[in-house]
Amino acid sequence: MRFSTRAEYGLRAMANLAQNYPKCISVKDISKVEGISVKYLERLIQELRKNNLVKSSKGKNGGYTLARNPKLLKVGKIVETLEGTIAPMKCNEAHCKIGGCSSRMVWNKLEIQIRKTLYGIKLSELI
Amino acid sequence: MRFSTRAEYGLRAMANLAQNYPKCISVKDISKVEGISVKYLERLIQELRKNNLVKSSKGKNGGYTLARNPKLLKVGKIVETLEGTIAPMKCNEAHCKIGGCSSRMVWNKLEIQIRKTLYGIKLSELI
DNA sequence: ATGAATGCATACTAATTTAGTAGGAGATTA
DNA sequence: TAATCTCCTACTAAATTAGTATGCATTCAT
Repeated sequence: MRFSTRAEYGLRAMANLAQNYPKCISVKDISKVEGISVKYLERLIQELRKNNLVKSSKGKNGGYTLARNPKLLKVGKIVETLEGTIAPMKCNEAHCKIGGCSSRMVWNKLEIQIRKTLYGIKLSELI
Repeated sequence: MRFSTRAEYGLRAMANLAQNYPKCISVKDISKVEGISVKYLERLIQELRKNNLVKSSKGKNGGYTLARNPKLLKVGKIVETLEGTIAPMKCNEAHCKIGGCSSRMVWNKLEIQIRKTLYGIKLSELI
């Protein structure tokens, strides 16, 4: 397996918010529907907020909503935010840097394809 | 990051064998050139052998060589052998099975693209 | 005002996976 | 027969991922 549950949980949460857009939904509600630990999901959504993918409203009856229309949000951006990077391999050895790395071309090609695929899917397509 | 060093080391080792094809090369020699722990690489190559990607010859002056011409070996097969699977996400929760998984489509699309990309590269292209 | 519900922040722990080590039996060649 | 390999299994260390715990700050409804 390659991507962790961070991307999976995050995508599901975002799809949930997309369905309710532009209504405000609490983490508690999302975690109940999606079957994800509240506290864990809370942290993931924080990261999405800090990257301006969702907006929050505090206090009672507070919660989250998408920062913009789900048609304008790309799955690639969500995955990249939660996983940190989208590159399939971190080639940072000296060996690679000096060009002696035969596998580099593979990971480069692959990263381009992964980006193209994930950024080609809108969040709105998940509902 | 998504793929582990297993795929990386394995690919580099295979590229090395491709360069020397059809000569027999020892693990020790490969690990020296590629800067990989002998014992770790040994185990990776064992997996490649059990999947008929390389052939071994035992004893002194023994070593490994590709099971067939590098033009006939696909990078995808090597990666899949070492990483166990090429799927970007393991969706085995009940949640997903009953079709309630909004993210499933993403991982399906992505897996298809990854396969297409990696199986579209021949080992011979790495040298 | 006050209490309940919610976001926000940080630190800690548990579980899993990845990477690497150790030791040795068996095969082959010079 | 000694050196050099593959082959096999078990163990350990390091890193990452997943999840928990605790509590403050903010907001709404009453």
